[in-house]
Amino acid sequence: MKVTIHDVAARAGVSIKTVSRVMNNEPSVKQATIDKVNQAMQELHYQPSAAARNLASTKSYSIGYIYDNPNAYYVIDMQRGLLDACRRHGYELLIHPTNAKSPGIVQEVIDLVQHSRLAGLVLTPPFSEMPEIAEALSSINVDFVRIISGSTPSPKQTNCVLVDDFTAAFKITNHLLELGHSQIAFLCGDDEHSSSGERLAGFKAALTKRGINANPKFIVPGSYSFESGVKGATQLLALPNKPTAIFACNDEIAAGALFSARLQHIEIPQQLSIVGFENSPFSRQTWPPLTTAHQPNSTIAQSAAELLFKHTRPGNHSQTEDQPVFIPELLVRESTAVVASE
Amino acid sequence: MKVTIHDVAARAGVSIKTVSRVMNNEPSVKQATIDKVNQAMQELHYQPSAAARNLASTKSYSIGYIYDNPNAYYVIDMQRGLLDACRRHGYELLIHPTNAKSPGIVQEVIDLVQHSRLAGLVLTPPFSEMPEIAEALSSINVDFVRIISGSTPSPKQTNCVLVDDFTAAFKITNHLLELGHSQIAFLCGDDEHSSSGERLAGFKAALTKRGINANPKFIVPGSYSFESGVKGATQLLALPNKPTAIFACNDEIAAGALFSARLQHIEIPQQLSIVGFENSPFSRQTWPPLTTAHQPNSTIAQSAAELLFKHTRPGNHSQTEDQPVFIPELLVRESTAVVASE
DNA sequence: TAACTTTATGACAGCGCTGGTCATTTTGTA
DNA sequence: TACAAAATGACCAGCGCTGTCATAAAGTTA
Repeated sequence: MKVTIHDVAARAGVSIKTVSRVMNNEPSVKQATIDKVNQAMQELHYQPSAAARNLASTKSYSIGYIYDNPNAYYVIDMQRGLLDACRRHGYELLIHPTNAKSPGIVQEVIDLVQHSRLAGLVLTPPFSEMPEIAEALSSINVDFVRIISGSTPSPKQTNCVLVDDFTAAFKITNHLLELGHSQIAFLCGDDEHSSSGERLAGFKAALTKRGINANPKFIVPGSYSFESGVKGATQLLALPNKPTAIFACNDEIAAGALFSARLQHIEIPQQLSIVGFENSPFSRQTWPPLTTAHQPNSTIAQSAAELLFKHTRPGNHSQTEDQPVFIPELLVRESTAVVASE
Repeated sequence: MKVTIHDVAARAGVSIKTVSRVMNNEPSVKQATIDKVNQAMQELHYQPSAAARNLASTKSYSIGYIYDNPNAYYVIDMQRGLLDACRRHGYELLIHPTNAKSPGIVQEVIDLVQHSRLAGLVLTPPFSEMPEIAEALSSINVDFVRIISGSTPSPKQTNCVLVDDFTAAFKITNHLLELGHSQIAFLCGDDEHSSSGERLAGFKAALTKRGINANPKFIVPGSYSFESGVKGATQLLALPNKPTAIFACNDEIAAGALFSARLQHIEIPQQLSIVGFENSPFSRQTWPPLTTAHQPNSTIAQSAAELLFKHTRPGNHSQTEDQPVFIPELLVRESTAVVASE
């Protein structure tokens, strides 16, 4: 019923020791043998027992994902990606929702790692942007991978997966520019999230490239929430010279903006184009559906986990700076249109 | 650094087996010995190794949560509740997102349980409403707890946590009735989800009690989505004699209804009252915020986990039918008001 | 108080795997 | 063909705990 290392060994016609060698990428195993073993593992649906491995080995076979993100869709997507990667590599995933702002958070993370003997940690915002967490983890010698907003791999930070918000925002803005818009406003997300800053920078860069000066009144601070979108848009639409397009820093803000516009009987997209960011379910639950940037969160998470395994695994110290960069893709739906000729 | 059962045994002056007995509440241990051991455990900050226990024991110290629910907020809330309960009882939680409609789903669940040696499973809709899953689990003798919609504990189903949608819907409808509404429409969720049926039944019961016949045209089939709400409300508001209030089967539908109403320049709540169900973040991300029923998902999840532990743990076979029932509570916000006098 | 039952405790094997040490076989190379 | 190097296996201990069974302590009865 339950398939163990012995079953695999028997099936592949090798000793359990060799199966173990294959599983752990140990040197001195012929490729042919590796293949045989892998095939046997597949045929038997073998999954090594994490319990036994954790117990027997000095290494650990579980990774942790700590999060504190109000966006449930994001978290679920991340989990799914991590889970997939873990399954493939025979790791366990420990999820740990917590409060990033709690005073004892650093100690809490350390306790978690030590008590659960974690091989490593995957960090998303806000944790990935908290230097004290990174320091604490480094000091106790625990591997971790951070998913952060950024465009250029930095050689000293090899443990990052980058999401290129800058370039994505640049592209979105270009989409708007190509539709003839020049009066484009930007609704910011939370200051603390670097993603908001990156997106704003991409936005500005696109404008600048076309020789357009960003109107300071068109850049509205805010936070990643529906309410913020309502407020920001209301403010913008009260301006004597309104923008013809609004770039909202995420879909929730965009939904809020959409809402505000409709309240004022402004037709979307005929009189005003609105774009979001993230391709969250929100962006489909508005009318019209939002043009947005698709962030492949599940894939990003997988990539982060793989990176972590690579660090953790003894064999694979390939020293090459593999720092994946993901660029969210423009997804044109019905909330954007050619600028209205006045 | 790491304290094991041997350290505790040495400290308490007993054998490791006795320590094990104390940990597992096994009978035949003198109270004096129990105290000694407990004290030693405390002094040493002893934490048993889940890995070793899982490996050595026929019982397991992990439970699983399988889900396939498009509502990420629901899933996250559930996870949090389960996690809390697990932490308190020294269990691990294994999360397993999957596709309920996949043809091999039963086998997949069985594989999961057998391979990960789970002590039990927590099932939420749709899994909790799939008889084939329950049968398969029973046949391989695995404990599980189902969270289902229902109001009356049934003596033959001891492994259920009930969410009393009927009563909650009854109360919501009463709220509307007390505001003077009599022309109330109902937007259904998916047929397959029993929650939709239960809520509709509660709705009808409340009307009947007031001597009101539910207008068949006011009961609109649909699904748990924004789009469905838009469609249903649009249809209702085109009727010659419109309803003065709409009971949407969940917040998403309600948000859709709200949206549709606003498109038609109908003032909420002055001209039309709308209620949702669930108290999801959606209900706060509309304007006006929705009157809804609050479902304490985290608490429900905890309760389900506790029930599972009770079943699993050898000592506690209290045979009493402890079948928790949760009644979502009415949460009045700004989307409902006294019926307009015509 | 002996004989016996019940209760409390310990000795020991083993869960599935890793890590080490050697011995042995297979392969590649001079 | 001889020899070094690479590939594999056999075997053992042990990770921290539980299950089984044997044994010791305590309680009961006549």
